[in-house]
Amino acid sequence: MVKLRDVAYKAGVSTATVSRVLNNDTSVSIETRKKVEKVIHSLNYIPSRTAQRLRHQQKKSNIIGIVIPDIQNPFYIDVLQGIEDTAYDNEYAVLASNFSQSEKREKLYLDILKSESVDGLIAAPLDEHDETIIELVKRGLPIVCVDRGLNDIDVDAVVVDNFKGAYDATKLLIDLGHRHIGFISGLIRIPTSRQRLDGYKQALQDFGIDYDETLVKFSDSKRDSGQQLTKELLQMKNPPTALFTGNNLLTLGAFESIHQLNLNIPNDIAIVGFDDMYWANSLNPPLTAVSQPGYEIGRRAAEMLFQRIENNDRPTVHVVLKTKLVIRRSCGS
Amino acid sequence: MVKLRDVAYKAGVSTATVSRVLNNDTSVSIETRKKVEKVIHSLNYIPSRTAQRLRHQQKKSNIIGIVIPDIQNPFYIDVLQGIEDTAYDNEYAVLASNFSQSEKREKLYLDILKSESVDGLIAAPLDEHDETIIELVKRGLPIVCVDRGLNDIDVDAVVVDNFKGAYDATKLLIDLGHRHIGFISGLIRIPTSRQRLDGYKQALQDFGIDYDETLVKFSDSKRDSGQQLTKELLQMKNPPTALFTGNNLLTLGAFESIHQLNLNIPNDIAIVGFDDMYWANSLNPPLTAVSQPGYEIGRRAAEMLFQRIENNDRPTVHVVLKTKLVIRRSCGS
DNA sequence: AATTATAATGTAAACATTTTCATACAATTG
DNA sequence: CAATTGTATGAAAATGTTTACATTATAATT
Repeated sequence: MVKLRDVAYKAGVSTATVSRVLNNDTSVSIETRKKVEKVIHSLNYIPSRTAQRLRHQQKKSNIIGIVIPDIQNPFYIDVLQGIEDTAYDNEYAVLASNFSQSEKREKLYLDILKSESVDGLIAAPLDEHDETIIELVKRGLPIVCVDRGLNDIDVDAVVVDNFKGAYDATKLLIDLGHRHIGFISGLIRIPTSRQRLDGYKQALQDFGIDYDETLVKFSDSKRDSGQQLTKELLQMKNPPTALFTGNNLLTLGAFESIHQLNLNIPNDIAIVGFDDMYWANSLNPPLTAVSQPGYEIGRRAAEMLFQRIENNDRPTVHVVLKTKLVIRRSCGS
Repeated sequence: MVKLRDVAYKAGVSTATVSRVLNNDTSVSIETRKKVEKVIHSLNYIPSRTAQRLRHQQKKSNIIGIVIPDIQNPFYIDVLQGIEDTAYDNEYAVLASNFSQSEKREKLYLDILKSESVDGLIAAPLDEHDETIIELVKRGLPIVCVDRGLNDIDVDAVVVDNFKGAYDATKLLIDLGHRHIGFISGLIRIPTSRQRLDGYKQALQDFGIDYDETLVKFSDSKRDSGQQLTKELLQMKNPPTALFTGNNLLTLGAFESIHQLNLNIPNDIAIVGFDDMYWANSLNPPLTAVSQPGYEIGRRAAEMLFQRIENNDRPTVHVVLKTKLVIRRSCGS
């Protein structure tokens, strides 16, 4: 690695002068400046940001870290895109990491992120008690939570009204005449999964339908289990006439399963899924879905993070965004 | 800011000892360790990452940078997942950045990555002459190209046989009796787009079909233009009976368009798309696609990068992986 | 008792910059 | 001509760690 000293040596000046050239200090003669710049170029020299940061210690790195549960999930892609666009507008780069819902992987990443001196972090905590993230908040690292908040500590968060979203979806199916509605839940450890389950239950209750626990399946939020559990539901002696899936991967798994069994959506089984996708229209049939504003979540979170980086003392903010029920053919209209 | 020296002073030991406690060095007596830990706690001391990094300059940062054209494209997600899993196995973290096919954004990211001492880089160059990346290769940064290589310099690359993939797809449609086959190309600046176009042309020629340039549309690789251009093709006086789309976003756009026009796939128009997607089975109808091994591309690229980080002098390697034609209903079988 | 090995700690030099202060020289002033 | 001012540069200190090497104290061996 070529360093400032090398440049100074080759240019026959002191390190101070090179530094002055780099920082556009006025008190360098034009000839010296030109000479130094030439050497900088010829050696392909790039200043070390680490050393710069150490020297005057509060120079920003202009990097923010993102810790995302699952990059295969289009919803998080939207969030990421929102963050990324906003970051770009603010001259930040994004250190994104996908920890595939794995606690160990999350730890590794956060360890590395810690030592990378990111200016801030946008994270979806594993659950409301995620210790690794709580520790980082305590240390004073600017953090904004997305999708899920933290219980034991005051922290910025951008979330969605999952309860309402699930309630609306279930109510739609009830309004369409269904009384036997299956639900495939995501990882129950995750707060959003619980809120969606609660919304489902509440809707049933409000319309006088008894909660039937055989109709509710708990998954690891992944597509394969969506497929498996849908199959199990459909092969019951008294299968549900409608299905509400807890996230988009589960929805895709359910579609797969239903097509394999040669059943018709919505005639044999109606479907509403949590999470819309931009190609939902091209599915067979087009999917009725609870749409989360993923891009908006990302954008808001990034904005809040940049504010907090500027001023870490401002009071914490919780933003709750609304979901929207997008009705297409899979629910039978 | 309380620093290591403060801790040392208050605990009555040297800075070296404090550092040893911090880094779990064995050669510290239990009493000293306890004493120091107590002081660390009482002072709420946090080591400066910047200083640590400066000190460790010559060590690896255990971060690799990824520069990806488009995070909305499921193919790149697969590549990224392959990279990420492999990186995790090798205790690396991934600094991913999506530059949305924008040259300016690519520059910003590479600037930041350069000065942030990543150990290596996996990049999909903008085109074969991508200067920013060539410069980095020249500087000696370990780099592996994915999806597209570089012309003017010797560099590791993992690519796919795009020509063969496109040829196979076109041949399939010809074998099914089509003579009037439309093609929507991705950004023609990108080498893969040109190779796919060439494969398409070659197949036509081999089967004695004249190349009709009105049937070929050039796009910016995005979904919206897939939709727009499909519409244009279908509204010709003599529209194609089959369509070959140059990437998955274009395919989804085409589906959207065809459904809007209330046409039937494959009866009104047969479709084969470049790029498979894991939910291709749930599309209406299930998509016939040229499947690229995205995950494998990522895995191989990461492995090659780690090798190169270990030994930057090994000869460069070009890996060309095969595509696979996955036949489903959209081509009419 | 003298030597040697072992364990615990300390000293000081790196790491790559920026910046304060000092210096050398030229130009201006009284 | 001496004194002052201004301009361009350099020497060296400082930023907060880690670590190679040196030192001391203690235990084990001869």
